[in-house]
Amino acid sequence: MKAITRFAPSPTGYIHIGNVRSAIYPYLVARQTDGKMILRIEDTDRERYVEGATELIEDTLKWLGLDWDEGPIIGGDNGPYFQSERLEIYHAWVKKLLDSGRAYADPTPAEKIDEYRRECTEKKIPFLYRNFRPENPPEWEPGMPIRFKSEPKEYSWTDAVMGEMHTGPEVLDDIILIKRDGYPTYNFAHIVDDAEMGVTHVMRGVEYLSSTPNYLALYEAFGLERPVLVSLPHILAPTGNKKLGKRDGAKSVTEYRDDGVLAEAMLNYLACLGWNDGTEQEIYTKEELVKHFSIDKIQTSGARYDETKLLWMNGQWIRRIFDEQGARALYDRTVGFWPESAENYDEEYRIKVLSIIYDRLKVLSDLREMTTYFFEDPEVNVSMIAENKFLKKLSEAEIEDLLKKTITKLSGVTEWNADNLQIALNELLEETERKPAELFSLIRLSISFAPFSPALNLTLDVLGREVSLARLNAAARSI
RNA sequence: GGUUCCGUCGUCUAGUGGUCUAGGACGUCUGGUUCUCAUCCAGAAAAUCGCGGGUUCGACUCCCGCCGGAAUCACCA
Repeated sequence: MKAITRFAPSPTGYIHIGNVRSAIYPYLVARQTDGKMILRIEDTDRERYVEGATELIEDTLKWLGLDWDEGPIIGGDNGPYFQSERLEIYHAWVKKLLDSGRAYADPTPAEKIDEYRRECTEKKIPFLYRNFRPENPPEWEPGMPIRFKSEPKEYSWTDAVMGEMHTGPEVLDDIILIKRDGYPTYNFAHIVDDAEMGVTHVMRGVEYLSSTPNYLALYEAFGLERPVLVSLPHILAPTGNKKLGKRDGAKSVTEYRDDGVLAEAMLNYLACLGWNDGTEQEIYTKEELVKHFSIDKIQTSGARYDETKLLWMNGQWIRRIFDEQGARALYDRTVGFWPESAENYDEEYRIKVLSIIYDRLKVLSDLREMTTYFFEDPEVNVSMIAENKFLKKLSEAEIEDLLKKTITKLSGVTEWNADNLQIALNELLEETERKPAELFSLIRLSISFAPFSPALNLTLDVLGREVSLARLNAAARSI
């Protein structure tokens, strides 16, 4: 069966970690069934509307590689895809309900409703608007909300994730269909849109689970077939038991992109948070996710967001891209993450640097701090040598002597490459009768003055003869 | 409060009555990879399967109760 799924966000801000999954899973289902993915913007709340939010959403989806078949930018046969442009459609649908007596215009002033609600709270009974339904509702006129006329009864349905569901009549109420301002509520608009757009799988957060009976009543009133209902458990904040939200500092998805998290890793991590195909596989490409994903393997309980694991996965992906697609492919992803001084060097050199440092990266922006000494001479910091745990027992004279011997030895390397450097380094070890920890630490520090760096011979090789020797000399002079 | 959902190592999870002395991954710790950091490799610690009853020859797996957590009860989505 070809699934037609949708992601229907409200343009109220950026997409964060806590809510992308409701875009990823529908996408996966659409692709694996050769169906369609629709992007629909639910902008019926004009007060919460945020300028530019739609672009932010599109940007996020594109970055993750979640392309849509119908929606903003590309259009489609079932548009428009902004709810604010579909007002006539909602009004036409609600008219059917008005005509059949399943909806009514509600003249009750807001203060009166508050009063009803207070009354119920005092009596400690559930507030159900249908108990206060106006007896002779007037003809509808603009400025008046329209409510559904509910018929309380029991409902049973199957949620593809949660399983068999059952509720009593007490959860059904006269929900608002059209607001006072003429815009539809989410509760009504999504039913209409899903029907018009042919959506087969409604995938959304569990918070909608308790409203489902009301949606079922609406499907029934319209004579609509129920779509497959899929409730997605929440992603929990790192601490506490609350769902992850902006208030908990949930970062936007694109913020991770700007920090140098790969889209592959992000998609992989998020897809596997609360979903597992039953095997022990951890790393999935988008294609593999499309192939292996299945709704019935989605977890029923909330999953805690763990940034550490995301970062681990990102490291895995960085290495995977380098190993499988080559240095150049990884390099293409690193644009914008290099230290400023890297601009003075050509790509070939930067790729060499990347090739020896990539397995140390957790995020691409680590490049900024980790590679500066490849692009500019480090400030000579004698105390780093003096305080090094292997070098502090050596006298200044010994250090100076070691440095001089190193300079002499390396100057004699005819063809400057990693292998020859390693040979020279090993010879130097024998000649000076020093431990690797002493000799190598000294050289490493002298050429980088960094807390850590790649293998010594590789670093020397990339730095080149001239720069390496110059730095060694500079260090020797400062002792 | 009503309604609904959820409950396996710190975290993400495998597990659908016996193969579970509960498996994998992240994290943590230890060791190895001629220096550092990381990768990689090897290993360790880590879950009385929320608790209590049943059903059964046998339950993490089925049933009931309890406890704990969450969601929802808007002219927000």
